[in-house]
Amino acid sequence: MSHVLLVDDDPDITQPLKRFLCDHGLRVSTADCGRNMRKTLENSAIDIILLDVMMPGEDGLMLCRYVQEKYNIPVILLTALSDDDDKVVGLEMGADDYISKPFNARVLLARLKAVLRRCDNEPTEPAEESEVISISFGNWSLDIYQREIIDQDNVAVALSAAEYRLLQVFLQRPQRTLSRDQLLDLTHGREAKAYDRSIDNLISRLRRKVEADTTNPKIIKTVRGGGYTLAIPVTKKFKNA
Amino acid sequence: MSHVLLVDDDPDITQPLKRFLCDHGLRVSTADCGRNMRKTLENSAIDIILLDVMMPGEDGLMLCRYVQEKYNIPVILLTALSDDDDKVVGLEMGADDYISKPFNARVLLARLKAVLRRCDNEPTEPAEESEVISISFGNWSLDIYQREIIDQDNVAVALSAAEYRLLQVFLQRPQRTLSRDQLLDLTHGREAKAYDRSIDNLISRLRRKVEADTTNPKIIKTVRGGGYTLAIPVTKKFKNA
DNA sequence: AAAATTTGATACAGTTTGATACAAAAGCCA
DNA sequence: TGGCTTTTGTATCAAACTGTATCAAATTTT
Repeated sequence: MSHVLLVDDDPDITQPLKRFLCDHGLRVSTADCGRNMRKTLENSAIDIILLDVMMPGEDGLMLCRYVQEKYNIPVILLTALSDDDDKVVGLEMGADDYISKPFNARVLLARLKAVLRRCDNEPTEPAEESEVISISFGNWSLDIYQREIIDQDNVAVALSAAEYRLLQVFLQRPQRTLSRDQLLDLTHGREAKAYDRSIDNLISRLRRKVEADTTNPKIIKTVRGGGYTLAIPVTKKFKNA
Repeated sequence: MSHVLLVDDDPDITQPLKRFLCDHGLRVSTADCGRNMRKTLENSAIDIILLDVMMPGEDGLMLCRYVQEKYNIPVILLTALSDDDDKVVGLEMGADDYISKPFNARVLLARLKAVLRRCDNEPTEPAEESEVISISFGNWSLDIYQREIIDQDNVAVALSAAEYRLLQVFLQRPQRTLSRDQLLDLTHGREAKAYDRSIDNLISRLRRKVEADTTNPKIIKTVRGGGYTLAIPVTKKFKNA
């Protein structure tokens, strides 16, 4: 049974969340400020920390770094919605994951368990990017270290940075139609200008590498007026499962 | 433009709120009870639901769970002030956020947009156990991955995006007459203009691909003055079953 | 710094879709 | 039944959308 430390000043968050996590078999402590967090860390064997980065009078990211350096306990950050800056800095500061508020409790629980499992299995390794080892789709598999795709004959095809990001976005959302706006946001983190065709171009280039017949795509389908969809199933292999 | 469904029995809440949300560029429908909520979900393309958990004679949390399981549409709960129990149970039931009454409309709008955006971009969880793979009707089966239909000789016929959406709508509502208005909303999420014949055109095009004899349709029947009906039974195949 | 590569903008051709028009079919009523 | 009205089917065309070649700007590599 893992011991979770919930750090947030807002009882409207901590109270129901504590109850929820307890109901799902976790031991939960709470702290409403950095000082109490340190106190609890001194006095209890904490396995994982859920840390709100936005607390009045506190610098959540510094707390995160402090935990990382002094205790090496995994941290999941609770960030304001899609504050990409916080996320990036947070990960650099050693956070293991982040979740945007408002969050779905089930998702939170799933991620929490994922982080715990990962850290249990690898107590001394530096934080991995994720627990996924390899991702396959159709006749391809994605090599996340080399950032290239490999076909059934072990022939590798290199992807450009943008192509790789686009493919990643699709692989994490198979079978879902993604609008050009979403794709632009997810791959480049920017908004579309008027008559922005860069996603179309990128799709065209990725198809040239991935599709057997670009005039009749089987992997990335166009949804006219909607965007694009990854049209085949994706299988992921995990480190220990 | 997102389509919001507001579920609350109290017009003193729904009326001004509807107005407010419309003024901010959202399309809003209302339902004053669970029954009408279900009806609207059947007949409209809803993007998000605002659900009052405290309606006389209703169990808001059960409605929340129902939506979650059947449609997987995001739900924001409107709860009595700081009713933590409801919040916890609500999150377990799959709600994506909750707001305490009385609420500030701007706050509500901000959270609503936050949830919409998050749900749009959240990566999907690894594949579910029993997912629908293919849907059969008559001599056809629909390949939802490739977005095409396949006849008994395994010959595939490609569908355009609009044709695919229309067919999907029918397959999810077999044996039911759907008005042109409903079809337009469900396929394109928009209202009909005067003398709008686009659904008739779309039906005509879909029939050309699906019917053996378009002068005597067996699959999509016309209901004069009423709309159209998928006139044959539908069977679904699952991944593991 | 030069060369090579990647990426975005633009242009143009090929498709899909919606609007319109008109013919055919169905309903209505004496 | 035979006209008259309403509704539906679909051909046709215009507008909107997409694929991609081409080139220039930006970026990376050498």
